[in-house]
Amino acid sequence: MRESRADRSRLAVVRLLRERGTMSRADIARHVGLSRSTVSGIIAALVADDLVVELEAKLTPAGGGAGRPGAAVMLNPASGEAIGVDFGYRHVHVIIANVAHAVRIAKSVRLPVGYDPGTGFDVAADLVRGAIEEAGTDPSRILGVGVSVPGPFDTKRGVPASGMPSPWAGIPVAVELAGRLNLPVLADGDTKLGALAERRWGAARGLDEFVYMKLHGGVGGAFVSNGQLARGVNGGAGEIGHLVVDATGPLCRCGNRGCLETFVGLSVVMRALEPTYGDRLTLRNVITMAWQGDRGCIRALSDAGTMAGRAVGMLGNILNPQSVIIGGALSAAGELLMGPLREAAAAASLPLAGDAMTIQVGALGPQACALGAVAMVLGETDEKLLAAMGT
Amino acid sequence: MRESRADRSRLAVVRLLRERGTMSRADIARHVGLSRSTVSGIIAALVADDLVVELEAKLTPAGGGAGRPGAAVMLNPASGEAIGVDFGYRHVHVIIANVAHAVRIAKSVRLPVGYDPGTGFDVAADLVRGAIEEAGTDPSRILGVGVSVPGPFDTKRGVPASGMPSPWAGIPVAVELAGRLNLPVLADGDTKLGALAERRWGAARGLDEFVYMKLHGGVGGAFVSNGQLARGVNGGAGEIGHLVVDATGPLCRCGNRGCLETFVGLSVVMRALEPTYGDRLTLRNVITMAWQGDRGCIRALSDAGTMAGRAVGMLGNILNPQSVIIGGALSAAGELLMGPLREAAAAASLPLAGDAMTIQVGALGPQACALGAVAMVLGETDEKLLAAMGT
DNA sequence: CCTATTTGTTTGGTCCTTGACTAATCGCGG
DNA sequence: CCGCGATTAGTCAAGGACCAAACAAATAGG
Repeated sequence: MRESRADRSRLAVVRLLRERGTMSRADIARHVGLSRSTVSGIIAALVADDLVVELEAKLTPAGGGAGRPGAAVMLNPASGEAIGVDFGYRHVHVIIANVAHAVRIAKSVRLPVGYDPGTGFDVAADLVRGAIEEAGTDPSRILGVGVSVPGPFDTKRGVPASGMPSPWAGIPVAVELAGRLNLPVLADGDTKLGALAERRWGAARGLDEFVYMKLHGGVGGAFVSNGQLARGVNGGAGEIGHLVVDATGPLCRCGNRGCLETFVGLSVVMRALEPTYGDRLTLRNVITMAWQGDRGCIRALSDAGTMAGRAVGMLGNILNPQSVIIGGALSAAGELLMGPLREAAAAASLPLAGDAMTIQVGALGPQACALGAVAMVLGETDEKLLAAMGT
Repeated sequence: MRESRADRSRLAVVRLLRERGTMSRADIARHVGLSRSTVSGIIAALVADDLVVELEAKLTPAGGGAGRPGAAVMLNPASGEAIGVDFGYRHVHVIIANVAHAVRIAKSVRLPVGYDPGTGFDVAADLVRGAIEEAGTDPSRILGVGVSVPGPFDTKRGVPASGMPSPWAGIPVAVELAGRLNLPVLADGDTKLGALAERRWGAARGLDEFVYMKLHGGVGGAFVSNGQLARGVNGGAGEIGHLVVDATGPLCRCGNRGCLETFVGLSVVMRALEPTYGDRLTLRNVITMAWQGDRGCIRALSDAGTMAGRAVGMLGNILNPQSVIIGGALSAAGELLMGPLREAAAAASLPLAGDAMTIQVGALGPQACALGAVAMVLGETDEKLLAAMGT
């Protein structure tokens, strides 16, 4: 079971195929730095073990113009599946996807705001079991379960970070769920996973320099630099909710004034509208009313966008990303939010950074974090696929 | 001249030896992922070509306690040298160091503030020629010249970034100097190189998550995440001078209010003291007077520290680094600056980030950027060393 | 002194590359 | 339309790079 050079090569090929879908052998060779002949041999072995399938389709050669077309190969979708669980603001989302990154099942259950993690685990476990049954998946083919937890995540200790009041702080999420499901479980923060998902499936596909900003209950974020997700020393990298956008602004639960989170985020927007619109308001209502021309709702969303935009501008100056992706529930407001956001960001960023940066809504909507959890599992379990080889 | 597998392996070994100085063969094997036997063979070849020397010294084995001690090997210092040029606020610094990262010559010439880049190139070229002569170095053994340019650097186009008024903007620095010296020249921004130097020689040695902040004429910075220097898409990553620390603050040349640069930096500090102390003041004077108890000078430094500290706190929240290194001329003020800086940073950062972060003065002083330029050259020219092999 | 541990070297065999060859397509001119 | 060169994909054989395993050398700790 010691990993030989051949094992590492196979692993590199599998990983590449998972990340990029279908490729030709020559393409793979270029990307992993092996020769075409070696890759041919590896692919032949993987095909023999049903881990890889060769498609009818032909791929245009690399030179663009002339040349023999390559035969498309991809991971056999039947060789494994991964489950993503997203503990959201007031939902639990569950997704099953195969190694080809195709979503097979997506389920969701609504919970009361501020629900207890314990009940969350129970609900999630039921949901996962139901989804497995519905998908008809053999449990032995499930590579693992990924969990998305709201708020920052202490990567070193493997639990949601404490220090900020949160019902999740310090709870060993992976252990709890693994116990209920008897499956391997991985966990990480929602924003990191959202960024991962947007990079693999969504608006940041293939980007090596981008920022993901989640405008949800609170405000969080993550960023990819040099093609790698930044975690920082504690997993706190990218947590931008407490960037100060107005030093004279309202007090924040963190003890400072004018944090981004005191201006943006679902709870702030709703609370601003409550006096005039009552407390039966939902975000969906606010957005439709805004589109119908309601000045108050328009203003609430545009104010949030402006403040978020200032933060985006600052982040742009610091990180100089190619793109900023806005996710989370608030991003459903579309241009009502994004217009002011873009404007404020342009004003707050230097030309060097601002001109190079596009700002757009995430492409995955509410599924982002669950998809990211799946991507995390798939990213960590390529070895498992290979372990089943060479019987 | 195509790079074979063997070439790549040799390169990996040389690179590792350069970055880490002296190591045992077993150590090298662990770090580059080759077997001990292969490394032995590579080292033997390198020794035969005088690129590597074996020392008398023995290194304690990895396990700590028992075991045969390893034989220390290192790059042959005589196998190559690199030159670093730092175009500073009002100096040009030149350094020559060998592949073992040992500084052999350091020279410096003072120029008027805001000097013209053209004269800067002329002065630097003379200085470099003088240093080469003084060192008695055979020009064929010079691997290259690294240049540190003030302000952000557009990595993609290879010139100092425009957009901000600066005499350096858009000037093809490397080409200019290469023409005058007839040597290969590389260039990058001062802050990136300062960070590189502190990582290799200074206060951030070996750290994979840290921020470098240069408090000099203006304010700049850089950061390393996941062990890699962040550049962003245009090379603007880390440029923190225009982080907004007080939205109601004074107008900045960038068009915003309250940028860090309007509060911190040599010119701001000096201008604040000018009305009472006259315009003959130097930073050195201010610092000595402050140490002697002069309230005005103390306050000017502490104000700068406080504002810088707020920015450090915000950066800490966003990047969650292990360490923040303060460089640049102002850092010579020591605790007069750092005390208030640390205090403000602690207040502005979340516990998750703040508790994990140490803040300290850079260890390299005014040589930092020139050393970084040397490190850049050495980091890019390992291939050249090997090219001379196998005659 | 003896055991446990780690380094550096040797050796047979595995993995991978190089270089050649065939296969498949494009673009061109006829 | 066809044939032809140019270009790229995939495969095969020969040789080189690398590894695993075993061994000798050198130390620490009993």
